[in-house]
Parts: sequence; structure tokens; C-alpha cells
Amino acid sequence: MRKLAGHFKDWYSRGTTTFEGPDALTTERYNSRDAEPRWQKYWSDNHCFEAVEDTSRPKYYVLEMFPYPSGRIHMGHVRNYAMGDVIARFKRACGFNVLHPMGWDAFGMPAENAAIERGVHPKTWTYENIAAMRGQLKSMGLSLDWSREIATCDPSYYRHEQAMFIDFMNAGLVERKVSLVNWDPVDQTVLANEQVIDGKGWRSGAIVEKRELAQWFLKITDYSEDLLKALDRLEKWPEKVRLMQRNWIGRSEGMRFSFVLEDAGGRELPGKLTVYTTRHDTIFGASFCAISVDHELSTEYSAHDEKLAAFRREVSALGTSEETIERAEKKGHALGIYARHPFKPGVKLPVYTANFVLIGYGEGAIFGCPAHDQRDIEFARKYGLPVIPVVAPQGVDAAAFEVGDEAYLDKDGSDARLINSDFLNGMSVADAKEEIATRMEAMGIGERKVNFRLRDWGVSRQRYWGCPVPVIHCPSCKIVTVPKSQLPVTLPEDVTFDKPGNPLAHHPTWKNVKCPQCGGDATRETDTFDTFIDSSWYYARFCSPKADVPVDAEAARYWMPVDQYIGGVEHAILHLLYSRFFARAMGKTDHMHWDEPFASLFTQGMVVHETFKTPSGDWVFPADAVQTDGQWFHAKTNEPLTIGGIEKMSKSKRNVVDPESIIAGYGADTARWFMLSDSPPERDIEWTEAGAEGAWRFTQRLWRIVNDASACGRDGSIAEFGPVAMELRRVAHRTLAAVTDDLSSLRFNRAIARVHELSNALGAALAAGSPAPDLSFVIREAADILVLVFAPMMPHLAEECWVKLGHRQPVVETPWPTPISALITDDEVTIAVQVNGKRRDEIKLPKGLAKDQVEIAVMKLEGIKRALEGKSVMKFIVVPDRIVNIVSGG
RNA sequence: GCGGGCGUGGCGUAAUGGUAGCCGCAACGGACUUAAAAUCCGUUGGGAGAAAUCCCGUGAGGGUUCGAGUCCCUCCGCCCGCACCA
Repeated sequence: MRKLAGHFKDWYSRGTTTFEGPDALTTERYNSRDAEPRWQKYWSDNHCFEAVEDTSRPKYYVLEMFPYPSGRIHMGHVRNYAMGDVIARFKRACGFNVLHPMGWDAFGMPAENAAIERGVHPKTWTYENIAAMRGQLKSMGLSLDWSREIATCDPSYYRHEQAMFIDFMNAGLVERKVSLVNWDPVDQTVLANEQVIDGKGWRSGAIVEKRELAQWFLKITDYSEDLLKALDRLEKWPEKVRLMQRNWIGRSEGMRFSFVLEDAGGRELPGKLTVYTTRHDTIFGASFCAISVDHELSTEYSAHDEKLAAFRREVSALGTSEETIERAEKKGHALGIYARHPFKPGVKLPVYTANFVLIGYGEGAIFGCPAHDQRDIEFARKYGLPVIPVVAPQGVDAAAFEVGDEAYLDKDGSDARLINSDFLNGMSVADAKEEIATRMEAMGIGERKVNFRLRDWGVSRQRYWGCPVPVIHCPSCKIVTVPKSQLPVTLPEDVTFDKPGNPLAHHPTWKNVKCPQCGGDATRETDTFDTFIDSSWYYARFCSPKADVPVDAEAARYWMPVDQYIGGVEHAILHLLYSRFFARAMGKTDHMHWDEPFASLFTQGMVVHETFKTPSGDWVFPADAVQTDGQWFHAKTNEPLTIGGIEKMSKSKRNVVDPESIIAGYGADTARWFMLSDSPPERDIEWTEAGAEGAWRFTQRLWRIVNDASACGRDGSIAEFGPVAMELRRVAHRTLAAVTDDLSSLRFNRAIARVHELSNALGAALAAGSPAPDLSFVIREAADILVLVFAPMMPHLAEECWVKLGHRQPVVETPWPTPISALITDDEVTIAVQVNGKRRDEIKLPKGLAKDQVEIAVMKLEGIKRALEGKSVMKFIVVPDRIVNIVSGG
């Protein structure tokens, strides 16, 4: 029987045994439980990682996305922080003045959920979690500057957020407007999208309603163009993230224009219907108009149309999530009014309220051209509306061209031409757009308009555990900001969660205040900020975490921008976009002058794990899964288990592995090593017990190799190295060069493969026994290199090894070595020789040999002669020092 | 639905458009041991062959190229984001 987690107890009981071989060479096992706390204390006592501004040295700011204090760290954190730590330690060794801070994204809903479910105060819950997680992170041996630790729920942090919000208000970056929220009518509370499940509130089960609420917005759309354009400059960001942000901002060039409306009898109605489109070229294919259920016309008509009102209720029960809205079947309800086609006299388009038209985009109204839009055609087929193709590939017969259930979308650069479109016939899409725009502008019914998909950032949350909005509502003075001298507006602590809704809204002494302007009775704003605000500037606060302004200018000038930012792809859009905006807003209000906070971004993959299920479908913790004869069983109930998919570690699927027990058992170095090995960092990594054990065995192997090497002499007077010694030297220096390169480009998995290679070469040299003085010297040199190159990944083991090798300074104070260039270059290269693209032989040649010389040598090869037998050489391709390809025929 | 990504041996993976499979895991064989563990050495994509060697092979199909895992198109599968989760 093999038990998954927990069996490292075995090794620990073995951990103190010594090996007493006949040759009296005794090596104690490396004991991480002893070494790791010891070195952590050393680093801490000597303030090794506390950053101090020093303009005489180049700085390097490495930051991992700070964690939400959920209570325990998970493997995703281990992976994230291990990566950041490798970079921090590597850059440090390379001579940079490194800033590597840590903090807590400490406001948010889970704290309130804990309060509701278990009666713990959110503050107590949060700070206890922080304490627990701080301890766990410290046990990882991260080179963090803990003296700069911040928590966003601390008034010393959020007071600056409040001050900046007031400055943003004064700078015109804040707006108060009405927007839609998910309302739970039973719990009397606003729900997050994730709390709406199948249109129902997660706790109450009540049908969710959409409700209009006055909310605070930050005007991120003021920067739409700039946020888009500046993406081009972010060359060290992954292209996919830049693309996602581009699409999110969604700049489009189109037209806004108005239809004249008429009733069923053909009588013109007052008011016009304004739509936005990017496909004005398809106007002759229009067969209906559709407006959002939240459009003012929908509201107006539903007053005396009960069916329409019912339809709107149905749609609003879907909630506010764009995903659910767009996934829903396309449905609509005819208003009974019509839009007059601007170019087709007498043609009228029925106006529908439709569930797929979004109020937040464009005008909340569209014209539908089913032939060339997938959503429109689904709608048209459902309601029997005409489908008129108006764009077709060039040369296609207009009369015969038909569109089925799939819209015809002309691709960029296609040669599509307009058909069935009167004066547009024969034009390209671009020309047709131009023509329509010109005509509509001349007719005075519309204008060209650049539109963005990006919406303003709604920052109001009707919740307790967040930063209070520093505003007071006064019946006479209206909205008054809290004077800066009275900041911070702190959260009251005497709150309970037994009543539905926001505790701030029914806290009389906190809520009721005097107006700072007129002194009359007034009330505090009871909304708190979106926690994305907290995380939109924490990177800047780390520069001067104790300053009495949000950001100390001098410190920011030195440390900003973040040179390397690391976190999950799930933040590719919102957090990163909000941070980019916030930096600009802070620039406008003179708090910081650095528009792009993250010079280089790396998005790491998730940690995934096998899942286990019982016959009744319950998820089982991997720790409870036991394998006997290839079949898995539950350790306690003995039920047979089936292996589910390999999925992101999550509590609900119970496929979590607790880092604390892994670190306690195998040690932090092993956990770090495994998280960095095998998978490339941007890809998902699967946690496997076998892999962790492999990593653990490798730490022991390194320890053994270093111990054996430390017994070798280090005679510095070697005049000449023999071939065996030279070969090991080459391997060592090549490894050093390769690891330097791999770490610089964050390819940790490759660096680890190279460390394995060097340890294999060293192991082989040591296994041969009694090395001659030249080899002995090289073994010591190679061992030093080995330790220094794995040090960023396994810092505790490295320190321990370094002492063993007789060094007096710790690794942490030892500079990164430089490879000897003569040892990493070769004067001979092995070249593959292909015939018609297939490898037939290979040849060793001096580097840089001329093409005709290569040809002569290659034609003598047996394999080539054989392959070319009876054939003529048509072409001879030589890629210098890489490959030869002979094209033959006949 | 829209947007983005990924897909290579039994498994995790490596490979500036240039010898597909470095390195690791697992498995198997061997050494050491009374034995086991640990450790060390070796083998390991599929097929044919005594061997030399040959054929096939990077999710499927097509294309560009002297040459494609890599670039382009279509399809399939899986994953991430979608504005109040963080």
C-alpha cells in the first residue's frame, strides 16, 4: 500500500541516521528541518533582504502579486513566490540593489462571509489569517523585505487611498452615476456575479433582480486611447496579455445615427432611435432594430405592455454578468413600433427589445443585419425576419448568393464586394462604409464615432469589509468630501452581521455625522471601495510604506517601475488595467509620475492535481487516497475511487495539497525546486507525489555530491588540465552560462535541467574515485559553481553546502560567477547532413568552414553516398555550423 | 456567446524555421545487501531487421518552404477571462 501525502514521516525518522560504509566515509543526510530555520534566522538577524535606497547601485524591483489572506497559503502561492524569489536572489547576486516586498490584499468578501457564517469579526479573521500565512511564507525561505509589509485593511494604508480619491474627485476623475446591480430581494443585499447561480441568490435562493443604484465611478474611459496606445510600449509583457487588453478596451470606428420611428399605422412618432454600428456598410441588409431591455424605450413601453414587462423581468433575472447574458438564447419582444430605413423609402424595420443588446455599449441599440452577424441571424431565424445578403465574395452572383444559419463574415483583407445595396453595389466594405458615412453626415442623421468597449470603473460596494468612501451626503450641501485633516475615515468595529445588508448602513453613530461644510445633520457614504482599488497602487506604496503621503516622490523615483511583476493570468485584464489607469490618475494628481507601473510582466500557470471521487460522486482529498494493486481506495472507508480529471487545485474538488505539510516534511527547498522544475513556468504544473519525492531525492543527491567533492584537494598550482578534467570544466562553465541565461529569461525548468546535467557529470567524476590533482581541482571548482547556480532555487541547501565547501561568506553575500568564455566555445561543430530534408549522416567539422569545403567533406560521407546513389544533386544548401541539406532528384 | 491560450514517448517536458524527444518521473534489468530501504550503473517513442540500416511518428486535415513541433488556413479536444471572486 502506498499512501499519498504524509508518508514523508518515514524519511524523517531516517533523517538522522548515518551511513557507515566500509570505507569509513560517513555522510549525514541533509536535514532541512534543522538547516532551514537556521538559515532563515541568519538572513533575518543580519537584515539581508531589507532594501535601502542607494543611488550608487542599479536597482531591481521584483514583485509577486500579493495574496489575499484566506488563511493558508496554497501551492499556487508557493509557485508564484518561488519564482519571484529566484529572480530576487539571482539579481541580488548579480549586483543589483533588490526590492522584494510582501503585503496583504486584505479587504474582501470572504472575511464577511466568515463573519456571517461563523460569527468571527472580519478584522479578527483577517489578521489571524495574515499571521498564519506570514509564518508559512517565512518557512519558504523567501528573500523578502518584511520591514515593508503592508495590509490594505490597515487604516495607515487606506487613509492614503481616501486622500487620493478626494484628489481624483477634484481632478474630475470621479463620477457618480446610476448603474445596475444584482439585487437579492430576500437578503436585501447586492450580489456579486459569482453569488448569482442560475439567476438565484446563492444564500437565499431568491430570484435575482436587477436594480438601479447610484454608484461611484472612476473615469478610466478618459484614458481609453492612452491605455490602448501605451500597450505598444510594453514590450516585456506577454503578447497575449497585451492582446487581451486591446480587445478589452475594444476601440472601434463606426457610426452613430438615428432612425425615424413610426407606429404600426405608419404615423411618425416623436423621438428618434439612435444606434451605434461598425457595419454601416450593411445598412441595406438591415431587417430589424433591437434595443436593450434597459433602454429607455423599453422602460417606457413596458409601462403599458405586461408581456414586455414580464420579458424584461425574465431577462433581468439573468443578472448583470456579460457571460450569462451572451450565452442565453437570443430572445426578443416586439415593441410594435418601426424604424424607417434611411435609404429604402417605404421599408420599415420592426423594433424589438432583445436580451443580447447590452445597455453599456454604444447606444444600447442596434440595427440587425442577419446575413452578416451571427447573433442577428440567430435572432432573425427565430422570429422569421428577412435575411438579405449585402456582402459577398467578389465574382459571386448576387442573385444566387444565400446565407444559411451561419452569418457571412468577410475577413480582413478579403476581396468581398457589396451586393443588393443600390448605390453601394460593387464597392469594397471599406469604400461602402466611407460612402454611407459621408451620405449620413450630409443628411444630418448621424456621424462617425470612435467607440470603446471599455466602461467606467464602478468602485462602489455595498459591503462592510472595504475602504470607506470618504464622502458625506448633506441635504443642503449635497456631496461633501471629508476634510483631509479628518482622514482616515475608519471602519467602525462594533458591527454585527445578523441583519441583511451592509452593517455600515445601519450603524447610527458611525453613519450620522455633521456636514463639514454647513454643520447640519448629514450622513456618511456607506459604500466601500472595490478591492481592486487597494491593489491598484500597492506596488507604489512599497517604495515608501511608512511615508505620510501615499508615495514618497524620492523613493518612487528610485524604485519605480516594478522591473519584474509575476502573477496569474487570471489578472491579465482587470487588475493590470486598473493599475495602469491608477498610475495615470496618480500622475494627474501629482502623487507619482510613472504611467506604466510594470516594466516586465510574467504570468505563471496554475498548479493542478488529480481528483478523486467516490462511487457516490463525492470528492476525496488526495491524502485519503490509497493505491493497492493499481486500484485506488479511500483510506478510511475503503470505498473504491475513480480518478477524475487533472484540475486546478480547489477546495471544492478537494484536490489540494497543503504546502505547510509539504514544507514540514520535505523542506522548503524541495517544494520550491519541484514547483520550478518540469513544467515551463507559464504553463500549468501538476503536483504529483512522485515528482515531489524526486525533488527531495535530488536535494539529498546534491548534498552527497558536495560532501564528496569537499573531500577533494584544491591545489591551485595546476599548470595543465588533462582531458577528463577539461571536459568537466567545460560542463561546469557551460552549465553556468546556460543557467545564467535561463534565469535571466525566467526559464526555470531549463535551468533545473542544466543543474541536473552538471550534477550528473560531477557524480560521474567522483564515482571514478581517487581523482588526480587536476581533476580534483576541477571537481572543487565545479562543485562551487553547482552550489551557486542552484542557490536561487534552493537557498538553504546552498548555504549549507557552501559552508561544507569551506567558504566563509554565506552564499547570499557571494556574487554570481562569470563563466570563462574560452571554455564555453567550441572550435568544432557536429553538423547534420540531410538529403531531401531527411537526416542521412552527420559530420564533425571545424567551425566556420567555407561552403565549398563543407561540400567536399560531406560528399565523402558513406551515408550520403548511399542516399544519393543513382541520383543527381540539384541544390546544395549549407547553413553555416548548423546543417546541410542536399536536394536531389532523378 | 465573445476574447485569449494550450495540445510532442507510459507521464512532466526539451528543441534561434535546421539531427524531434535534452533533463526528470515511472518502468524494467544489473551492482551492493542476509534482506529491504537508500545508493550506483544500464535500457526504455512505434514498427521491420542478426546487424548495418530503413520506415512511421509532435491532436486531425490541408498549405508555405530546400527543410515545419515551430509559420498560415480549417477542424477537434482541453484550459483561462468576461467588468461586484481575488
